[in-house]
Amino acid sequence: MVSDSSSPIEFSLDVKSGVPYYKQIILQVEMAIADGRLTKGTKLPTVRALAVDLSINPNTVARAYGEMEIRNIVVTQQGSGTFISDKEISLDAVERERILTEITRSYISKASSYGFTLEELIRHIGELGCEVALKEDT
Amino acid sequence: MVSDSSSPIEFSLDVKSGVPYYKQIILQVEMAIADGRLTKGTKLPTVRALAVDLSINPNTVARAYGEMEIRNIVVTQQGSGTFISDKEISLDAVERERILTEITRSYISKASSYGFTLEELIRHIGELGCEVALKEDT
DNA sequence: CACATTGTACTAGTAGATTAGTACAATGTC
DNA sequence: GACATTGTACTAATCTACTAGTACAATGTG
Repeated sequence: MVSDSSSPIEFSLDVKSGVPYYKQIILQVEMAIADGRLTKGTKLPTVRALAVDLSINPNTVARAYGEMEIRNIVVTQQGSGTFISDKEISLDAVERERILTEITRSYISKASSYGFTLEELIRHIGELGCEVALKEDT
Repeated sequence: MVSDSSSPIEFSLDVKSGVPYYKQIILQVEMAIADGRLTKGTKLPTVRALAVDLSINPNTVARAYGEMEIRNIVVTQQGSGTFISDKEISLDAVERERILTEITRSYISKASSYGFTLEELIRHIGELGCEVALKEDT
């Protein structure tokens, strides 16, 4: 049974970037959600289909999908496929706070090692936030 | 010839943290600078002395010192030792801006993937910033 | 139930990061 | 100049992240 074989979005991999394939997949899904190209309930390509399309191993795609499911970005169901999560991120308040503290502390630590001040950080977040474009990750 | 064997600050390693030893050393120096325990020109423990103190290999300490020298946090001189840098971080304005943009964009990207808002980020930085006590010696 | 389609589990190979072992080079002190 | 003290260079062992190979399990469809 051949359903719609066209992917909801175009995936691509930058081999030379040094960024792991599975992270690149996650990032592209996140960006597509952020700018509206992917909406709630949309079905992602199957593990095998995307693996063939990108010429990588199915497990690598599965890993990307798996991590996104942990973050409640997608929902997976055997036999059906992987879909953009219907519900909003459902982290409870405690877990949410813990994660935010963790990544923020990491950010401040790195920034301070370069000698940046708090004022600079907050100013920059304000400026970059206006772009809303979520481009890179490390 | 035994000079003053007391270290300017106390170093310690968390073996279970998963954070590389050399990074822990760097972080502890950065924190000490941030809260004033280490000041410009202060001599750090010698590579060997700190290695013995922490029961690790001298090269691991050397790597920490080496990375800090690249960031202009410290200055090393063979025969003399390693000292907290006299001069301020000497990144030119352009490079400085580029680095701040890079790490900030990465932070916003990661945070947004968890659904955090800009307001939450800025609020958190304000709160955590007080703990970390960033250096404000502009 | 039969079979295709979907995600998953398990293992192994590869590459890079981290740390240690050992020896060397540069500098300071007398 | 002799010698101790300092950082450094080079190699190897070890560990972990990442990816692939292969086979399996769960679900949907007729």
